[in-house]
Amino acid sequence: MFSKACEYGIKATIFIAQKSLHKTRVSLKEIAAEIGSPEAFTAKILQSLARNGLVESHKGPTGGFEMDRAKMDTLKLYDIVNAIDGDNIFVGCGLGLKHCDANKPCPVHDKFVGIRENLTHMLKSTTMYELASGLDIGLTQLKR
Amino acid sequence: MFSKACEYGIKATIFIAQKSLHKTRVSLKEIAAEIGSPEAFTAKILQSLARNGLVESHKGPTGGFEMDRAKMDTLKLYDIVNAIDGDNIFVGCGLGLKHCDANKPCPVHDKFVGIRENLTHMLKSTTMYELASGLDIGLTQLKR
DNA sequence: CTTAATTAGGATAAATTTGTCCGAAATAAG
DNA sequence: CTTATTTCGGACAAATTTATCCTAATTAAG
Repeated sequence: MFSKACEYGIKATIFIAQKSLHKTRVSLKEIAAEIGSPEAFTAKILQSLARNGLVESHKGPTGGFEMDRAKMDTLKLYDIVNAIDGDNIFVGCGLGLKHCDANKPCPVHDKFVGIRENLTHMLKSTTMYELASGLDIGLTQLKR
Repeated sequence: MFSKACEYGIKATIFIAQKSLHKTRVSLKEIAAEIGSPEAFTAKILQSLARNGLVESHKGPTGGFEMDRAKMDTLKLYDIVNAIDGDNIFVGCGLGLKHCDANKPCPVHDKFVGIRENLTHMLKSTTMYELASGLDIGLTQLKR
C-alpha cells in the first residue's frame, strides 16, 4: 500500500510525537533503533519531512527531532503519506490510466471510488496526537 | 496501490475476457496494443497467469489467449491481484510490521482493518464477466 | 513436409526504490 | 576557542521492479 520510505516516515513521526508528549527530543539513532529502520535511509526521510515542516529538527548536542503539541492536532496521517508517496494513491486511477474519470471510466473506476474515499477520509481524520497517545499508554507498538 | 505488472495483468485479463464474450482469441500483440503496455513485459505476466490457470493460452497460428464463459463468473479481480502482487495488501500490516495483530497492534492497525475489509470484499465480489461486459458495451475503457 | 505465426522462457538491461558511506555544517558545553 | 555531538546532504551501492531481446517450442495450414 505504502512505500518503505512512507512506512518508516509514519513510524518515525509517531515516535517523535510520542516523545514530544514528554517534551523529549529524540535523535535519529534512537528513532532508527526504535522503529527498526536503516539509519541513513531514515535520515533522508526525516530531512525531507523537516524541510517541509512536518517535524522540527535541531542540530548539535542535545539536538534531534521534536513536534509542537499544537502540531500533533493539525498534522494528519494524510499529510505524511502525501509528503512522501505523493497523491497518486488518493487521486490516481486504479489501473494507472492517465485519463480516467466518471465520464470515461476504466473498468474498475466506480469500484475504487468508495475505497479511496474511505482511505482518504481515514487518513485525513487521524491526528498525530491520537497515534502518539495510543503508543504512549502502551496500547500500540512500533517494533516487530 | 498495485504494481505496474498487476495493472497490466488486470487490463489484459479484462480485454481477453471481453474478446472471449465473442468467442474471439486475442494475441499478445493485440493485447499490448489495446492496453498500451510493453509487449515483452506483458508476455511474462500473461505466461504466469496462464501457468496458474487464470487465462488459457494457445500457441501457433490462430493462437492467443482466451477465457471460458464459466471462468468469467468464477474468476474475481481478487484472484488476479493475488496471483501477481500476492496477499500482502490484504493481510500485511499497514506499517510493514511482521507481528502486528489485534493483541499488539501498530498505531494504525485498527484504522486499516475497515479499509482492507472494504477493499478485499470489493475485489472478491467483482467478476471478470462484469468487467468484460462493461467494456464490451462501451461503458468503460482501457486506453488513455 | 514446409512455412509462417504464435506463445514460452532464458538472459540481460534500464529504471526506480532502498540502503550505505562520509565529509560538511551547526551548535551546546567546557 | 575547542571539542564532541548531532543533523544535512552529496555520492554511491545494492536490491527490486520494469522492460527488452532473442531463441526455442508449438501448431495451423498449404
